[in-house]
Amino acid sequence: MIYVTIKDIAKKLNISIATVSRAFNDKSDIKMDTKNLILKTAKEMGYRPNPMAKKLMQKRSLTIGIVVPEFLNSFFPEVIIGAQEILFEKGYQVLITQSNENYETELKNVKALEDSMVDGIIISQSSETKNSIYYQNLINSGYPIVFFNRVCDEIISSKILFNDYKWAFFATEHLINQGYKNIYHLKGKESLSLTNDRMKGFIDAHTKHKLTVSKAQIIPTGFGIEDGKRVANEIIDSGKTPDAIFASNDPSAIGAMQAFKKRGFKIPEDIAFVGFTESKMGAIIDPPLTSVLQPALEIGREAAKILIEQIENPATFKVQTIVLNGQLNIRESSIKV
Amino acid sequence: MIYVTIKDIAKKLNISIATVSRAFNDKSDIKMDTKNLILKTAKEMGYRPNPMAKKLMQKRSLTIGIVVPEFLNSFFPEVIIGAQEILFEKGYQVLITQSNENYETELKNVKALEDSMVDGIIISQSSETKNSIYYQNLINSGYPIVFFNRVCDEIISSKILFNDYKWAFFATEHLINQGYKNIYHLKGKESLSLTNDRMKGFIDAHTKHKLTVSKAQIIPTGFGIEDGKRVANEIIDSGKTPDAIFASNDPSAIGAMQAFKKRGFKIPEDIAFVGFTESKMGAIIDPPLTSVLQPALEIGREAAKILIEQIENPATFKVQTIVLNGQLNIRESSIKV
DNA sequence: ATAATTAACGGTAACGTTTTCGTAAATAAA
DNA sequence: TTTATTTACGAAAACGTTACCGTTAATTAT
Repeated sequence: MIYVTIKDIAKKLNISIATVSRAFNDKSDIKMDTKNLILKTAKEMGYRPNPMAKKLMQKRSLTIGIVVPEFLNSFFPEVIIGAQEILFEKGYQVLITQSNENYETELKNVKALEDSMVDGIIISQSSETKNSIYYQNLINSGYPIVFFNRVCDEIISSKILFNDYKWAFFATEHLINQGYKNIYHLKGKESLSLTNDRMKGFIDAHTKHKLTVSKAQIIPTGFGIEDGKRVANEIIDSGKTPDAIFASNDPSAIGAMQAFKKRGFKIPEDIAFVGFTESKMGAIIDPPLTSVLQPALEIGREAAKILIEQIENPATFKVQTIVLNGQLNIRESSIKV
Repeated sequence: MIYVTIKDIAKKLNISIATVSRAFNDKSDIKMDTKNLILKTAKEMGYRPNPMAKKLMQKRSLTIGIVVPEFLNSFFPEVIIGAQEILFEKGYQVLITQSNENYETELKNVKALEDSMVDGIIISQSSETKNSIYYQNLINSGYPIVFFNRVCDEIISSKILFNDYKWAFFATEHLINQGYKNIYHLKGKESLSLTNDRMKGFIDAHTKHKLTVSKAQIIPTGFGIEDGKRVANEIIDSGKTPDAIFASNDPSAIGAMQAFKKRGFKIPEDIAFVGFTESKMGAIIDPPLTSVLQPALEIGREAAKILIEQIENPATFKVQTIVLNGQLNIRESSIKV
């Protein structure tokens, strides 16, 4: 492949490369006529600016990195689509990496992104993340990072959050309002703040309605379908089954539903379910699963916007946290018959 | 942020930048001692090679682009994971774009990837793609491209394929073997060769078992859940319902299942279902959906391998087509009771 | 008319690498 | 010993841009 460069254009038009460069960067000190002529001949010659040369000069990669725990469920892909929408518009490229819910992989990804000299990073941490020192150092050294959804409280940085507490509260309250009294909570991975937020919402909804929550009602579970199945079977085996379950996400809720169905329980007659972070699977399972819808696209867009803001105004930029609103999609799995 | 360059290292050690460069590219003409010294001090100084400078010099972006129609279902994300696995290992970065099943967006993405000077492209075409001239030109000009899964027959290029004909044949035969005689096929988008392949498999399985297929049995549907629902309702309204349906993919099968269930049909007693391209949703719906499992990870890996082969041996490389094997996951939705 | 300003462009040095070529010293061959 | 061949390095030219500093010509102000 043979590439046309600004030198070729300059030679052909008998002008300097500086002027050619000016034509493409709408600089002021160039005559309209010459500019048009340059653009026209450039097009004719099939010129395409070399992004690497540009990036080298400007000391910016015009690339941003995204790190997500997984992208097999549709939530993170949606966030990515939202972010790309904004970033492409602003001329940024996007490098997507996934940590596979593994802390070491996550860190490896971040370092690879650093090596690629990305101008900034958007990240949702893996559920295994324990240590935040590396991130804090990075942030302190001025690296633009926006966290979303899965964050550590200790880290001081921009964050796009969902009000997990509030929506867990609403979700639980919905079950209580439906008349369910003995509700279990399938809790997520400890290291994430959203886990505690959702649990706290669960507890406080009980408190508001003058119900007490015993320790046995809150069961550490995890985020996978298999986690839900396992815990559900444990619950059934224990002989003390609740009349409703509020899971910390859809997959664990679905896994639990499947286990209960298999063991002969009717949903929602024998036991009701509410999930979290609306998923396609939840809408399709029988009966359809009540769940909290998170504005995934919006989360991605906001993260991208804030990141760009920080990248382009490093001096004046102030760390900010944005909390987005959701919606409780009530379906058959939690409606008292 | 202040970056350490090879100049800084050279200055500190009182040697030339050429030697420093040699140390990092395991060239032969450098003494072991100096190499080790350079690597050691480089590490101490926190040196990180500037990828843009490297890319500019080598005239390679060390980046490859992936274009997929969507990534909300898990098939394409899995392919991407497989491809990334191989590509990262070889030092390539990956730019992921999605066409949203739109031909214009697809072409826009490809052009954007060209502008980014990606060293090659892995692509699965949108279902709207009609024209292949642009791709053929690109390929003829020597641009390394590997197509997978959704390809146009006319395009001459490397392809990673699934034997859609064969597995559609098997899937249909499975229904026939179960005793279903009046089977409908929900056909995908016309422009894709896999659509015809799957339809042909459907027809030939009938022929083998001395069954005739009338035109009415093959219904142009599309790939979405809504498409499946719509067509299912049309079928029910027509009053002539088949005893089994073979859909061209899982979402359309699931949509149809939901519609039939809603209208009071029992599955598989009243009507059986088989999908295509194994999905999480299919495994979770009630009853679980029989479907053809495509080796998504493997598809991604093979595509990456072939692309790298072409990039790194442009002279000797010969276009190749690889056909991968699948598996029919038989579940309740298609088992005759 | 002269001075001051602006408009429009050219020359050249960056940016941080790799690559090519040249050369002194060290080694091997004669 | 002399000559040929390595070995190990340095100098400088690329790669294709943008950025900076001039300079000339045209315009405006005095």
